[in-house]
This record gives sequence, structure tokens and C-alpha cells, in this order.
Amino acid sequence: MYVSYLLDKDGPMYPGPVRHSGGLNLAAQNFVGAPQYADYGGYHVNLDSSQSPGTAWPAPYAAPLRDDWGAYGQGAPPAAGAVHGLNGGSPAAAMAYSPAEYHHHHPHAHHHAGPSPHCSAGVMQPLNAAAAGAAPEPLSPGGQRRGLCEWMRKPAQPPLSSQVKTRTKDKYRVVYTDHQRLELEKEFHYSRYITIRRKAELASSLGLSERQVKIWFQNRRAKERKINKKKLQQAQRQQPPGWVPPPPSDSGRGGRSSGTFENEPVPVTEGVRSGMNSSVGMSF
DNA sequence: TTGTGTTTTACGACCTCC
DNA sequence: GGAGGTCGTAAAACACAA
Repeated sequence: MYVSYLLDKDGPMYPGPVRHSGGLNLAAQNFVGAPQYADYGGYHVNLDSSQSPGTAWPAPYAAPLRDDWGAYGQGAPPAAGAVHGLNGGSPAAAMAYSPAEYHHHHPHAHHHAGPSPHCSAGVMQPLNAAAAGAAPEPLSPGGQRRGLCEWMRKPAQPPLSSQVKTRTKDKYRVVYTDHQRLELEKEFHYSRYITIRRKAELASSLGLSERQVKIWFQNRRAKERKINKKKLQQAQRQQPPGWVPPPPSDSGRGGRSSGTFENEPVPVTEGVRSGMNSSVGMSF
């Protein structure tokens, strides 16, 4: 699950439909060895502090910060491939990046143990091909898959009036591009709680508002909780009678540090809130 | 084509922490 | 008081079976 839903989807992009039927040849698309994501629920915190936080991300993140609805309609992500399209070389070169690279670009990357799935995978979309007007990917055998780099070909358009919506309007939600979702998933994979800095960077690079990024992470955590809950229920059904499930890790609503996950890093955002638990979630 | 179920954005309410 | 957390939910987008 998790990123896999992106990978096996890769359907039409915004503003078109996003999902497509059936799990398709995702590995060949964006990742090598995409199944590594399958268990990133096993994520845990790596306190190895030898990984010094990187500095601010390089120049590709030049897209202006937007807020809220103003972000909609940014069809094409930044040509630089936003987060990980690192160089201007061949697509393959652009797609590949090493854990070291990741650490360089992800100040908080040291939160994560071991090589990153998608780092080790080492293959990403040829992000920087966008500017070159990459040719569409071949269709999947199922014929429903649209081009992998579909989003690349979408011109940056001003928000249509129909895209600038409030909830009270007839159409109030947009569908994120696969690229946006992929980058968000990647970030989530590295840390379930995004820092303020990373949120700003990601929002800028993806053409989303910080609010959207924040809400995406909230929803993503909720999704994971839902999945974990389902797994737990299934496990309970398989337990012998009398088996007592572990107590819930937390309760309640709200609260910045009330983390409800087992093994959940403390929700920390940025050093701004200096008094926060710095042992886990805070890296700088 | 349509009905139904699931997933994805987005929000409000409520909470905790600074 | 503000920021950001969870929880619950609305509604669009989508998948899929009939």
C-alpha cells in the first residue's frame, strides 16, 4: 500500500482522472523494487545523529509559495523535477539518487533507519524531462494507463474558475497529480510528520500550499491508522480466545504530541517550537 | 450505463503545547 | 491565541461489478 497505490495507479493526471484499474507495471515506472514500500509501516526512527542535516534545498524550488486555493491549477510541477530531479543529465541519471543524495536534500533524513526504499531503488521519474516535453510513456497492457510522465506534458495553466473553489461550491476538491502524490508519499515515507521547513519546501516545489501539504499529511496519517487498525482487527480475529490485545497507544483527540501511533515519532514540526521533544522527531 | 463501494481532498470541532 | 495534532465527515474522483 502506501506509495504502491501511486505506483500501481499512475493514471490520468489532474485534471483528468487519477486512478486506473488494476495494479500495473509500477515498478518499471517510477521505481525499481517498488515493493519495498509495502512495509514501510515498519518505519522507525533512527537517531543516528551522524547525518548532519542538510542545508536548504537547491535552487529548483523556486516556485513561489502559494496559499490555499491559489495553488490550484498549477498543472505542471516545477520543471526541475521538484524534489529529486537532480541533474540535467539523462533521464536515468536524473531519476537516480543515492541515500547520500537523499540525506543531502532531506535535512531530516537521518530519522530513518537504513537505506531508503526509494533511495535504494534509485530510480525516480525523469522529473527534469518535463521541460524537455518528454514523450508519453507507452500504455500499459491494460491500455488504461496513461503516460507515466503525463504530468510533465501538462502546461502550467492559471487556475480555471472551476478549479478555484470553496467547499460550498460544486467542486471543491482537486486531484493531485501523481507527481505531487509521489513526492508527498516519499516525504511521508521518510517522516510521518513534516517539519515546517520541509513543508514549505515541498509546498513550493509541488505547487501546493503549505496548508495542503499539512492536510495531506494529516490525511495520510489517518489513512495509515485506519490500515493499522484493520490489520490489528484481523490479527485479533486470528488470535486464540482470551488473547488480550495491546492497549491503545493513545487516545483522545488532538494535541500536538499526543501521537496515537505505536512507534510513532513525536509529531514535531520545526525548531520554532523549541520546547518540543527533541529526542525523536526533531532533528534541527 | 448505472449502481455501489472505496479512496482522496478538505474542512470543522476539539485538543494539547508553547 | 496560534499552530498543528486527531477524529469524524462531506463530497469529488475513481474502480468495478452487474
